[in-house]
Amino acid sequence: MGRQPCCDKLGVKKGPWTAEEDKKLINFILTNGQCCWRAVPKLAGLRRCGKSCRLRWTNYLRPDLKRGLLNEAEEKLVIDLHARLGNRWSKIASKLPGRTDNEIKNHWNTHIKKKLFKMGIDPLTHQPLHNSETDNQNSQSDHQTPQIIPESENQNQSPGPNNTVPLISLEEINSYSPTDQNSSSDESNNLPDDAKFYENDPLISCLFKDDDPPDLFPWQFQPSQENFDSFWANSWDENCPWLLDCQDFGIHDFGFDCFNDVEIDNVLKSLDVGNIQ
DNA sequence: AAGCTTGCCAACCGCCCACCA
DNA sequence: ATGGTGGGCGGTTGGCAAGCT
Repeated sequence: MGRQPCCDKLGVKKGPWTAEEDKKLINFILTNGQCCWRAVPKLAGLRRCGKSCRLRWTNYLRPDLKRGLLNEAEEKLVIDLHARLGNRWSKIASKLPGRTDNEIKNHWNTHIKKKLFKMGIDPLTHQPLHNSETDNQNSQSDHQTPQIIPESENQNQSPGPNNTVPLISLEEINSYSPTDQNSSSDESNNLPDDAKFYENDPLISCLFKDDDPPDLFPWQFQPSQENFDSFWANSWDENCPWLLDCQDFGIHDFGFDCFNDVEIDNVLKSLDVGNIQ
């Protein structure tokens, strides 16, 4: 039996969201929080599918989203993570605060892919294009040259002398030593197999442990006043008096956790909403 | 100026998985 | 154990804008 559609197709609007719809959705989320997306359209007075509401919120309306193109550091990180994780965009996005999986996926397809091609790197394998072609022709060969294979294509394969060697970053491609994976620690024994596999890599291991990224990350998400101002300014032509409604409930419940009190105060001041709490 | 092509990205679609009764 | 449901994910599409001829 097929799965039921997430909503009644009849009478459900599709296509670009209007400012009015955005306003309704944000107002609802800020008032009620994120709950039962299927019920959201009805309760918010929207003729939209619940799924559509969720996507609109997570990909566009969330106040903690960054705007604009990925910067160089973010791009580099995406490439590095993609080399290890493959097309697991949500996992990649989870390590880039303020970025969505959709945004990263789009950026990958429109910008990074081309860049890598120009650099002579196969975006699928992260190997030099020439080598990739050769590998495709000789896929049965059991060479032991370090390969960068998206993890999604490498699932259920445990590392070992008779198997594929671990995924590595572009930077590490020349210095990789398969023997590195043999070391272990007490902590690593509690990790899933995949995590143990990557235990020597602080970046990848933090993904498995759901930790915050280590300090080696070049970026630290500190939303600037400018970014946050532009979010509100670009979302609607006018200031948003309805935002006042949100002062009566926990602002930290609605995705503002990344801002400290001073920053929130600054934002509200910039919106001429001075007397908040 | 008009028509065509290309690039970008918001939004949709369908599948998958976790959770719950 | 099973089936229904909600939410998440990745792939794809469609519309718009900019650039080109």
